[in-house]
Amino acid sequence: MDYRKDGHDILLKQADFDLDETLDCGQAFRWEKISDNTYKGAFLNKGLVISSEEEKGIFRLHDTNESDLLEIWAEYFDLYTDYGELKRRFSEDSTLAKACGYAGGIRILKQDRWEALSSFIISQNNNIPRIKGIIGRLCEHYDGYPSWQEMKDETAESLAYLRSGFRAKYLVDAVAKISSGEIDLDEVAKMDIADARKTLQTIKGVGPKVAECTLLFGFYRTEAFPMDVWVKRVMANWYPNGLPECTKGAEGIAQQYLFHYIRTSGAFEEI
DNA sequence: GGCCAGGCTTCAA
DNA sequence: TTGAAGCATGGC
Repeated sequence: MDYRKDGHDILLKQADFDLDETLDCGQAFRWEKISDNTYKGAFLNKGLVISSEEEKGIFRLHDTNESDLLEIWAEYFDLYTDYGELKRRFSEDSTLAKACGYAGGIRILKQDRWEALSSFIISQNNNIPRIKGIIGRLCEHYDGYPSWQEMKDETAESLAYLRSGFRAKYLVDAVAKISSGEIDLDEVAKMDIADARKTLQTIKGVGPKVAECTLLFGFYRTEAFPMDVWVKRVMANWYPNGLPECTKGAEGIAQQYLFHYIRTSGAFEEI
């Protein structure tokens, strides 16, 4: 970790990190771009404003301190993982080499379990701008992202202001199963991946895709591989025989490069 | 204005 | 086990 204090801020030197590519690539939904090079967001309701400086690879974490950097943000931004090494591994494969070259500053955000689960329940059959709108209304209502405990008394009707459609009843079911103890997210964290998948999918509105996203972004299970419409296109066009060996154990991270590549680079239109 | 969205449930066969 | 309709809402 290469950093220094600068007044109330911390200046961080970090390779393989781009704010747009990481904070606005559909893995988290409440980072707001407040200026050309600055985002405002939160993890577990600890807020952060982060900017990229003129000098490449330098980031300013506003109004924070060393212990929050090391204990919270370095974890959240997955700074203890060497993405350069990961990209070298992935680049044995020619398509992944292009994807990593296209947006090499993507990192996985190690998010809160409940926030990831509930956010991706909301995400289903939905587009990213509207997902952000729904989650924005939820956070505004609760003055921060609500815990499942805070949502215990919610019903589909009481959540109508979210305008989340049929997904509201799924959120209610997730809260019910967790607050009754039927599902314990701490236990899910300890399960092997197959049991974790099966357990999460007992929640109404949680199928394969939402379960994979929850495991990848909420539990940092990097072998989880979410397949949405875009990644299905990736697989159909580039990997009809399955993912290459070089992704083993980190399929979810590879998926994030591929997802961003096919969705925003124009590569899909060329197929 | 119609198509589609980081899908899932339900119900048929 | 697989296939297809239905789902709420709004972005583009």
